[in-house]
Amino acid sequence: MTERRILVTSALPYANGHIHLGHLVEYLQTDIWVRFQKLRGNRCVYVCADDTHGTAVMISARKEGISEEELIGRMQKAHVDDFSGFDIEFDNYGSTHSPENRQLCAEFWKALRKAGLVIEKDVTQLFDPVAGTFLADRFVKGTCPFCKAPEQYGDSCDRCGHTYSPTDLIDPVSTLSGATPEVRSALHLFVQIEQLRSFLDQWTQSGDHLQPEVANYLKGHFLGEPLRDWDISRPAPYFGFEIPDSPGNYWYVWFDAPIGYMASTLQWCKRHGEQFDDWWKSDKTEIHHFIGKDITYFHTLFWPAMLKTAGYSLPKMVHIHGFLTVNGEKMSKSKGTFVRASTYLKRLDPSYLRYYYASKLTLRVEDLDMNLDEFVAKVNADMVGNVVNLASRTARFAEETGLAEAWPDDGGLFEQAARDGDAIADAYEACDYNRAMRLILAAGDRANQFVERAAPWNLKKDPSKANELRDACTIGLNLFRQLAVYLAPVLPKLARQTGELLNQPIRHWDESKRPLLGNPVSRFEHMMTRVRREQVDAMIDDTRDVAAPEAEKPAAQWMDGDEPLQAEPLAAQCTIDDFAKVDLRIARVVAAEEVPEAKKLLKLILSLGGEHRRTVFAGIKSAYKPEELVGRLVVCVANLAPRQMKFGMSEGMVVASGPGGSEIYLLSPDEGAKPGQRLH
RNA sequence: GGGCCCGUAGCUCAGCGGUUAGAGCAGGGGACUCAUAAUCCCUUGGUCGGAGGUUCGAAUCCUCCCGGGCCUACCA
Repeated sequence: MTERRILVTSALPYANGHIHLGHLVEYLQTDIWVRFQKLRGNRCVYVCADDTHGTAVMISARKEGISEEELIGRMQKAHVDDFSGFDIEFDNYGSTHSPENRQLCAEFWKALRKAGLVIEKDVTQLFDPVAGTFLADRFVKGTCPFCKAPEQYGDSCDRCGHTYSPTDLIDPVSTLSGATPEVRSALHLFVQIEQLRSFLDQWTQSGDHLQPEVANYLKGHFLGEPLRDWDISRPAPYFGFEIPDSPGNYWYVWFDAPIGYMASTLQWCKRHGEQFDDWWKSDKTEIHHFIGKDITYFHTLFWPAMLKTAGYSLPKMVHIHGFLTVNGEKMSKSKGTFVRASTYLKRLDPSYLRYYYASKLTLRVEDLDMNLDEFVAKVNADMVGNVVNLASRTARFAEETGLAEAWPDDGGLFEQAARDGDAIADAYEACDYNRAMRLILAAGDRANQFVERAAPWNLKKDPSKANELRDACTIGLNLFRQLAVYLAPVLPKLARQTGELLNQPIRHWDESKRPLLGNPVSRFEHMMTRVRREQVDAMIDDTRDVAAPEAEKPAAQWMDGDEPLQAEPLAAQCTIDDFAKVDLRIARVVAAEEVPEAKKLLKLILSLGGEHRRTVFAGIKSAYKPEELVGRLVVCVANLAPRQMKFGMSEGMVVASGPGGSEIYLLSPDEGAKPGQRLH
């Protein structure tokens, strides 16, 4: 096989937060692929970096009263420690805040200008006069101009779903300072990627650069209409690189982040005396990006457009994975499932997670569920019970004699497993690790059956069967070693231990093809201990503690976290008169029915007492069934302007709390309240 | 409303046009006792979401429907 030259990247983790189990899906998926390529004898370089720029980092640094550089330096160290704790091995780990990145950004910029893709437009945005900065949509909150729901972000209302501009918000407030923002306009620079549409059509829809569902997604969503101009500048103050020919403006973080892949490569080249262009401007190099589905659009439209314009190689493949869920739900801080990498490492062996993720990863873009019971069961059954047990039950019978000099008759077992290697390699290559693991475990089953039949523990009892005993162990240990080779990308530690056990390091995939003969066998030591459910529970408990540090003493006994408040900071102060404008009334639900065509809505008939009825459409379908509502009391905003909806006129709203989905909680009055009573 | 993905044994999934539909885990019975309560053998369990169609033949292809998820959308 001719040696391939492969450059691999994982998405750059943002410097504003710690690595958690969700991130690790990607870094482990990538690391396994890279280790596989290296084991196959390919030239493979794995680069990554911290993504450091943007408003969020700037704000965090301000809050802590330190410089951005200090903040990102500290975080980079934490990231690097977390990665190495999980045996994730980069050839270079850089930062987007590096001279190399600045230099490459300038080069890309020049190319975009030269290609006539850059235009200028005025953008009107809200500006925080106290913080002295323009406000991204999510840094502004206010009342929805359509439904009057308070506390809505600047881009859309999560109550009525309307989208709008932050400047349309009623009584907007900056979440940074609490100040009332001003409307200001500033010049922004845009890239007209529509000019590259024929190229993007062709690149995304042919050549197998993307998983089919991703190509379809792009075709249906973005490529189905004119591509919008991409706003790639931000006015000062902004933590990033100032645009050389546009003083006071900075490149938007998503401009310099992917270029960070190249900057990291450049650093690696400098250290190893390599030519940068051999990696980014050569047909002989395959570039593979691994990313999560949330950033598909940057990597499959903007990034190829930028590379094309600047004359660099396009990715051979963008591998996209789904998100991590835990026990079937989104990771949650309050449930303790938002586990940081460092918290995991305090309680559990990284090998467990490496294997577990590998066993769950397919080439699809679907979410990966980490079921904690399954995690324990799978690791114990597959790794300890099946694979490692093979060595454990044969090695100690071979310590004295070592391996036989000639390969005994094994009924074709070794040969079969050697042939399986091709299918396993294909599965790794395609990122179908689930398939690879199943094939490996099937080989493990066959090997265990062999040991069972050969029964070295019986042969041991009869001195005249010493040769048979040695042959049986030679076969058993070689079958085990094949598994260790196949698992080496996933479990580098196991490969290392196997090398020590049999006094022959595992360096190449093809070592699975030839049995090891005549080697001494070292004293057997446990290679992987069983996971206990208590360890997992302890990790979850640790996470809860981190997420909800003890608040004030009086409140501590209730264990309430402050996530909801964090998620939705307090609104600007208002007066009693402001409050009085809103007429809240007790109402009884006298009828409730589904609106079949609506995804979120239930149609409610509310009674305010007597003949006073209101029809209200409430976005609570995901949390309540009509029948459980009829008869109960709710709180209704009674003087809300009626609103024409697709399904009819809505004459008020019922109040509820919660983030949405199944977590919506209607308010009820205490016993004795009567419909029509006003809330004061 | 539009797009995409998924719906196969209690659970997690494989099979994606061709012998009586498979694996692991869980359940039941037995064996072994070398091994980290590991291993091995036997076994229970499925109208392959539903209905049509194409075909000599469909879990596998097509259409429609139902259910779940994700994305998208000015349906308080």
